[in-house]
Amino acid sequence: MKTTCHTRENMADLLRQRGVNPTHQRIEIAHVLFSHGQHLSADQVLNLVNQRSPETSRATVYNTLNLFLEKGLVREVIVDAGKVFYDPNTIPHHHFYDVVSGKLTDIDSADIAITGLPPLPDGVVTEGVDVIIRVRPQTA
Amino acid sequence: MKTTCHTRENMADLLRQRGVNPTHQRIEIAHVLFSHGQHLSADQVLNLVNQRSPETSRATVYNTLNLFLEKGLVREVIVDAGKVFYDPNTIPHHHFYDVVSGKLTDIDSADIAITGLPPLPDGVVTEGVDVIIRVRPQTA
DNA sequence: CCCTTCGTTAGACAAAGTCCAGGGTGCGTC
DNA sequence: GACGCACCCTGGACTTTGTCTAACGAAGGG
Repeated sequence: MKTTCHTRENMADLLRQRGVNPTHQRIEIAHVLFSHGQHLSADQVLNLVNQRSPETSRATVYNTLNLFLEKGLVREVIVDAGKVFYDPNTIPHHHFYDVVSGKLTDIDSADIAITGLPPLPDGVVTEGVDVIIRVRPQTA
Repeated sequence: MKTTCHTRENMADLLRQRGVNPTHQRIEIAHVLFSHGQHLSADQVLNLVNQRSPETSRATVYNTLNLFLEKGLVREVIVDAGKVFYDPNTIPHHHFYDVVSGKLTDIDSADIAITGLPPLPDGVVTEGVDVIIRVRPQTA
């Protein structure tokens, strides 16, 4: 991810690179995700996309987010029951999750090492490692 | 957890130890959780409890599971959107999660060390660390 | 015996997400 | 230009998971 400027044109290119037909709605959704650079829920994406006039349906938002997921454009971060966030940062990294405020913060995984893991069960391959550190305000 | 035999009497004692009034339904739910010794969803608990005759309501299952959670009798494991499992093993440990079959396997955390973590953000304390290793069958 | 507290229940409700049938739109072919 | 086809979007119905509420019953204390 080298593009610091997330114009709609760049978004279209990005989608094409990943074999996604860059339709108007998909570009808008990608734009919302990447220009915020933050962890958004499907609902937030839906609202943000529809803040500008042209209504995008809920079904399309879900379809598109799943498509992006499949194509490796975004990552899913699951922190709480019924709380899924979509993370435009696809570089492996982990998260702090404030259980009170619901705020999610990235942890760069470059320096992190997990040692002592047992071997994988037979016949499976790793798909990903999620580390979530649940925190809460000290005084609460 | 020393009791290897999860009789209903032991369950009642266990509940009392944690300050939970051991009602019939709560004992049944605890029995299901601990005798299976496995990760169960709320729905599975509901079904298993009602396999025997006396019907227990959905509300009670949810109430009870949340109560157990609060009292530290069980742990919540969140692996997928809308998939919450209740784990009777409250010793800190981590999980393999087979994204295809949905099977959850414990990883003893005794040998595991995570190094290189950045310091916690200001004014927060750790509530827990979840490590989930997502795996999938090799041949898929 | 009344009153209060606690636990349970059924059903209504809410949130998140999926499914489906219908209707564009664009494109290649004739 | 007309047709057929593939793809995409849409609204609405539906499903799943979980919570809320009002009513009821049992236990205990005065």
